[in-house]
Amino acid sequence: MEDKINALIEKGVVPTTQRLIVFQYLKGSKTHPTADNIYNALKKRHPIFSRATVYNTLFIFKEAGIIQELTLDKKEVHYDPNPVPHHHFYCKVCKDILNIDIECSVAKKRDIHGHKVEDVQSTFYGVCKRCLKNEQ
Amino acid sequence: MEDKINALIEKGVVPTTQRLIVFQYLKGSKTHPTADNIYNALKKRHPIFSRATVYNTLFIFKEAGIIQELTLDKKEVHYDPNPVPHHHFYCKVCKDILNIDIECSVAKKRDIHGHKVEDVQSTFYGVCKRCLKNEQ
DNA sequence: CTCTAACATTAGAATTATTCTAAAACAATA
DNA sequence: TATTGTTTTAGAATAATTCTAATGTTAGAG
Repeated sequence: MEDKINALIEKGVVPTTQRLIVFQYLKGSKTHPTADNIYNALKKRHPIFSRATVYNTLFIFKEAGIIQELTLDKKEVHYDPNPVPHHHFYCKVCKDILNIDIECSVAKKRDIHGHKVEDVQSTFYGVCKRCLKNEQ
Repeated sequence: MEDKINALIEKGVVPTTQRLIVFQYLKGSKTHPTADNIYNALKKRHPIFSRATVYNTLFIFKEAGIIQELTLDKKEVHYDPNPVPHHHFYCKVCKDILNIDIECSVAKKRDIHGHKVEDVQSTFYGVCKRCLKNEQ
């Protein structure tokens, strides 16, 4: 727990109880949850937990560079516990979001035609391997 | 007008009056309008025009490959009159969406780690050239 | 330790982009 | 012209997110 508190402090985030719970949940997650996913998961264990706090916390974490916001789904925002930009694959069938590890020099640029790049999002949309197999 | 009608027919879209109006608006646009932008622009000239029709039409056009849906803004969906995937730059300051013409082999892939790719969206977020200049 | 000011959390209301609904209008064809 | 399927419409419904104002918590100064 001590290490989590320090992780938040190092990023300039006041380590409140709620923020630590959200932080722990995110870092233990291998998926790309939505605010609602997080709210519902935490609500079970901690009945007094507000939606607004989840949204506020995610905003704070994103600003601090602790997590990454993914706007690849037009319905809702997803969050990636890994703040380092990387490619994603969004399956239209099962709605799963997969991390794609691929070398890409374009995505590393910090300057494009004179515009200052701060973030990058690269998403492939289609049908994932597993759903392709099930379709047959 | 005849050529626009044919363009829709060729893509398998029934060329109704409303669809032609939306098509004309989009193809004459150099920006990346939202459904609401389109609705408001058309409403002025054609008072009897429903929001639902704009949404339906954009959906039909997207499915037909006439336009491209951009989910790069968490607030609302933008539409690109150009259906060919290309990179975009989203300015956090002026909220402008710019087309980025850059060679990228990764974005051309139709198969990633066994997943079937149908669409790609690559977006850079930051501050555009113009806003950088104004900031000084 | 205690006070205080700044900050964080809460429940629920408000907002707003998008989708749904059911009726009316229209198009195409026989 | 009648029929059938498709499209459009206005407005209601939905749902993700943000706002609000009251309450609770934190951390640093004294």
